[in-house]
Amino acid sequence: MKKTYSAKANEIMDVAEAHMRKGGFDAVSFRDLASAVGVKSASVHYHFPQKPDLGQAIVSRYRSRIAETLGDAADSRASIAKLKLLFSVYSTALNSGDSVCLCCMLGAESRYLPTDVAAEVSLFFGDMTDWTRGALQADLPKARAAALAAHIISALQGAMVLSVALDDNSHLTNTQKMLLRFVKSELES
Amino acid sequence: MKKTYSAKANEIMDVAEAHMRKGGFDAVSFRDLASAVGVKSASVHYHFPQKPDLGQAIVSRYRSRIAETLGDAADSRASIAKLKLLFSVYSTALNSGDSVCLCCMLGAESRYLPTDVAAEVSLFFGDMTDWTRGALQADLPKARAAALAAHIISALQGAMVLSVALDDNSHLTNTQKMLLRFVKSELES
DNA sequence: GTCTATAATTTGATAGAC
DNA sequence: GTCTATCAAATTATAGAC
Repeated sequence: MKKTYSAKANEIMDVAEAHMRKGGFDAVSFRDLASAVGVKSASVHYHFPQKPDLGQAIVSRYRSRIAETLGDAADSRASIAKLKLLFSVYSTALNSGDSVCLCCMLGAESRYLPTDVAAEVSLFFGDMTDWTRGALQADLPKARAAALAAHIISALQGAMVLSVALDDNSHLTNTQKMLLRFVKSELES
Repeated sequence: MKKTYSAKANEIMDVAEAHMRKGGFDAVSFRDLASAVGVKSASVHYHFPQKPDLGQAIVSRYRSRIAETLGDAADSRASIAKLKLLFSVYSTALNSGDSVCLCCMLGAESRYLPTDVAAEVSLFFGDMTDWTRGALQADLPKARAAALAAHIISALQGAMVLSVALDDNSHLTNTQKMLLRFVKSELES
């Protein structure tokens, strides 16, 4: 199921992903990508015939990468440890990319996105809420875990927006602290 | 301080704002705006010489409108009542616009925005966190109110992203429920 | 305030040679 | 896989008439 790409294709996706996170889907152009990786725009079209192909590939790869980092939500680790792993994924993304989550950017402009790309973004959020629900499910009723999971993902995404917009990453750490506090109190009740 | 605009200028801003919320800054073009309000693109340039002028005007007007709706955070209403008023602003925005908050969209692409526009977006988030802090300050230590306020705004923004990306507005209501629960527990402690 | 006309640039995409 | 060359369309913006 996990598609593989040539070295050059991956290189193109790297540049495109970084750019898309900062400016959205329309912010990347075939010409800019081409010159960034040292080829001509026609060559980029060879790897990704249409722009939606490129967009979908990037989001799909993004999903796989994060799924790999998170691992199985149903394993034996403690709920709080899993939550902290989730937090670290977001912190790393923000600190290393100086921009919001790829799917936060694309999710916001979902309405004007090619349908395949929007669908893949939707899958991403499904991944994240599912994983988080799985991480909490050992300690909470199923419905409660699901509601809490969706809230956690929402809050993390929003905190990245404020961090970028205000150029102050402490907004992400602040929200993580608040969420941890809230989750702990929920687990006790 | 609050700038006023001609009827036509406001009409242009209405269309541009709706469009920008769904697709970002680059998603609006002078030609599209022009035809939507029944003039030619040169006329749009008459009202807003450069595109950043238009962007800044829209965000500034957005800020005033919300400030007016929220009113004074330091008045005599109860903290929880104020919080619910804040929630209703977000619910209305999502339900009536079928898109994220204007400044969520623009905040995410902050890095690639004209500086005046990015600055105005930054002011918006300042407005929101300040107001919310003010609403909580009667019942909480100042530092605690500030941290909680920033978290609330973050979570609401993120919940709008999930609502749009998953085409399911219950994500916003869910997060509002969670926040209310959390705030109440904080007020009691 | 609005128009016509136009300049200068950028965009996604394709045909066909190597 | 990459190139040259090119197209059709869209973009921001301006000059100048009415």
